[in-house]
Amino acid sequence: MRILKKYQLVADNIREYIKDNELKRGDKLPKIKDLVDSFNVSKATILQALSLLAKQGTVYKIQGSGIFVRQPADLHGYMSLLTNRGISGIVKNVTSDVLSIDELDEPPEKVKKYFEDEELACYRLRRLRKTNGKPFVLEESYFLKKYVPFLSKEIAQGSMFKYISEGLNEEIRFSDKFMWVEKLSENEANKLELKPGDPALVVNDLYYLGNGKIFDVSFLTYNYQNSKFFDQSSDEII
Amino acid sequence: MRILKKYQLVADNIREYIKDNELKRGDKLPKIKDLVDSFNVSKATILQALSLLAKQGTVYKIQGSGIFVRQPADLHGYMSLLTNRGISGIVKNVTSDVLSIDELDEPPEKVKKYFEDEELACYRLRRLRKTNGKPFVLEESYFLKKYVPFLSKEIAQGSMFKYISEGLNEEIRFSDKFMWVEKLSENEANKLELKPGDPALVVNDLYYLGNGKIFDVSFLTYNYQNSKFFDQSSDEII
DNA sequence: TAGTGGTCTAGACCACGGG
DNA sequence: CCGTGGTCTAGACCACTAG
Repeated sequence: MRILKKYQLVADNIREYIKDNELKRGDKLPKIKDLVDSFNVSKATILQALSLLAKQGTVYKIQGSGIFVRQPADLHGYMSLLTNRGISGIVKNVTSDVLSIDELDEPPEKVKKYFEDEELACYRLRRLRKTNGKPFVLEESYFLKKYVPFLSKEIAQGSMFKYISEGLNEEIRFSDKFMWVEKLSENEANKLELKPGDPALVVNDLYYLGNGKIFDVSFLTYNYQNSKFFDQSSDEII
Repeated sequence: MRILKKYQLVADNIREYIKDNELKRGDKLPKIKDLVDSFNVSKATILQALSLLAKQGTVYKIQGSGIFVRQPADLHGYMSLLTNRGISGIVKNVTSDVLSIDELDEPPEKVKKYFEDEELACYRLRRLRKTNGKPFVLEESYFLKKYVPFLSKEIAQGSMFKYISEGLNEEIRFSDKFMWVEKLSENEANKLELKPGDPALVVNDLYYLGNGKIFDVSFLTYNYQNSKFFDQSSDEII
């Protein structure tokens, strides 16, 4: 278990404070000076904690006025595009049908171009993920063997993110997402229990490790009937 | 013209440095100590600049190792979900057909629920936006008159974001986005020059001002044939 | 014009990566 | 072990909001 930094502890405590006092969007938090005094830390540490909370969409600050709760609007049923924790943390009762696990000497071009000049041997994992028994995403993932040296059907039935971070002790640091909308092929439609030509959101994810290398390229084809997404932008962005 | 903070200047300079030296993804930047010396600022200022660049997906840091370029992958034709600057800054040759401008005493329920207990009088603006003459998004926007007191066809033909930030001198601070995929209605399909039942990505945007209030609720229906999106997550997110 | 957040400094010490 | 980034402090001064 990693030990938390002071500013992470402060951030957690502020989150608790919001929950305990049932603060809603627009409600005011104590001023920085008070936070400094009550947590017995320096102003910079409080600012770091608040900055973290702002990035996560929890609070916003108005200079000269105060710090306010940025209540996430009603997010029921929406999947966050912000988090890098996979789907399991957001959607309930996720199960996975493992369609295939293949070992490839090198991935197809659409994936290879991202791995650059690495050792290219990889796993290809195809899954159909369901929530409450209803298929909601068809998944095709490529994992570099260099970083994911072992993969089995049993592992793939669970959360790959948990496996990677806990089982392999690799840290997923950030991701690039490319998204577009297309019509389902017959094969895809069958798996998702939809009709060919029905709409689908396709998300092409590139996942980066702590060393800055891409280790996982995935293509997710979502069932349009039970997939909604949200994205909270914070300020200071460009 | 707003004067830039020191850390913003440093961030701009580092961005320049990357460009001038043609640094690619994975290339190393000078170490913090060197940046401190060459910019003649304190370490905290450098960190603030780097943190800004990290949020924007430009660099990433590895403790104990260095600071590296996080080259945005090939983003040609992709629209960022990160920025709050509207579409004009990303897509080229944007023109807008203004379909209608209506003044409403109060917006429909799907919008009203976000405005809460404000003065509800608002403009409803419907536009068809085109790039190089090809329709790519159908837009329905609601602006609270309290913050956007005047709107004309001439204004609506240009960038609403420019009008709001420059003409009205209001600052757009952050946004919530809700996204889903659906089939086009006949009316929508006609406007987008597609067929009824064709796929569409719908984005419901809530835009917040510097005072934390929602002033604009928009529904954007994208033409699936010429709309691709990307989203770069930075680390430290949840 | 008082109050609150924002920027910036100088420096101490910690924690991780890689030879 | 050395070099690098990460955390944290104490305090000065700036900039914006709101009554």
